[in-house]
Amino acid sequence: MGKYTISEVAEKMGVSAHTLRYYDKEGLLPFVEKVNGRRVFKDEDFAWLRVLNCLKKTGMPLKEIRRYQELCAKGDDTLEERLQIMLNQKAAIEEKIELLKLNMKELDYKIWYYQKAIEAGTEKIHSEHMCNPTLEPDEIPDS
Amino acid sequence: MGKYTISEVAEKMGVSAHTLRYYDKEGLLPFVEKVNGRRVFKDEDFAWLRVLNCLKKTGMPLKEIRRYQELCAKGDDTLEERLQIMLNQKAAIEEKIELLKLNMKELDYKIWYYQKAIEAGTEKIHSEHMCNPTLEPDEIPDS
DNA sequence: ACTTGACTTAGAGTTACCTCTAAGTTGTAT
DNA sequence: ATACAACTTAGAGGTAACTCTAAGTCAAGT
Repeated sequence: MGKYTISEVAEKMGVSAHTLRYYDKEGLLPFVEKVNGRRVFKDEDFAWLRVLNCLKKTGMPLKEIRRYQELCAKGDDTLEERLQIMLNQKAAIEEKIELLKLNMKELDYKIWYYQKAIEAGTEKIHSEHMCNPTLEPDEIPDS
Repeated sequence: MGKYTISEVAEKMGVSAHTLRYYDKEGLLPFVEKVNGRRVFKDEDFAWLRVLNCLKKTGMPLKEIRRYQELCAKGDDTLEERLQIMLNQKAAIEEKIELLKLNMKELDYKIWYYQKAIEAGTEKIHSEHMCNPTLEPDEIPDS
């Protein structure tokens, strides 16, 4: 069973050692042992680090992650509560994805808008009175 | 052509008036006129507010949104640059969605894990030596 | 023995994005 | 005329999540 220093873990998880110490201070890594004052990470700790990463990446605040960690530590009595947290998080992700897809549409419109404008050499092509391509610049009404 | 106070706009856009003033201070709303020192929003301002919202919702920092706004103000010379910003943002969103979907899988596993554990009444069902369902509690090796 | 480099701590600083406060002004309703 | 709500400003305060600093400890290599 391997042992790892903080910076080995940091590299593996793609965060800084500073950040891991910060997580530890915030109570997110209560299982980490210390030898001569130094943190020693074990193979089985990576499972939790992966969960931590997953919750963080999906936007859960560190405080809630800590609360989840505390529930895990309490054992079987908290199974339902933990399931609920995961179900909520899944719902939150689904909502996020929907929102991103919706905003993507707006972006796609903008991309089309700029592509057309670049073709025409000017953004004015999109203003109301320019929609008629037969209209020459000097024929465009002032307002 | 309608005119709107800051709090009308705030409600319509789902942000606080405080926040709109902050955006103005940060240079994100350079077009807003003032009458007697008070901001007056016009119908056409909502188009930009929608774009602002879209970029913000998809994670663009306010500074970059401001930069984009400045490019818009400069006119046709910046069309290519603005197209590029939109293309980059689209790519960023796509990456975000992929990442969320990936993390969703981890979450789905956890949901399954807790559902099984709740069925069994204990999380121990998932530990290695419990994978054999014919094994009775008193037959489980100690370590 | 000494240097090197990774580790430790408490705590200060940073960035992004608000969020609020205080003191004052203005427009509208009664 | 007066009250009242909504607006204004500059600037302070807040929160999340780092990020860094200073001063020190420890273990391994030469």
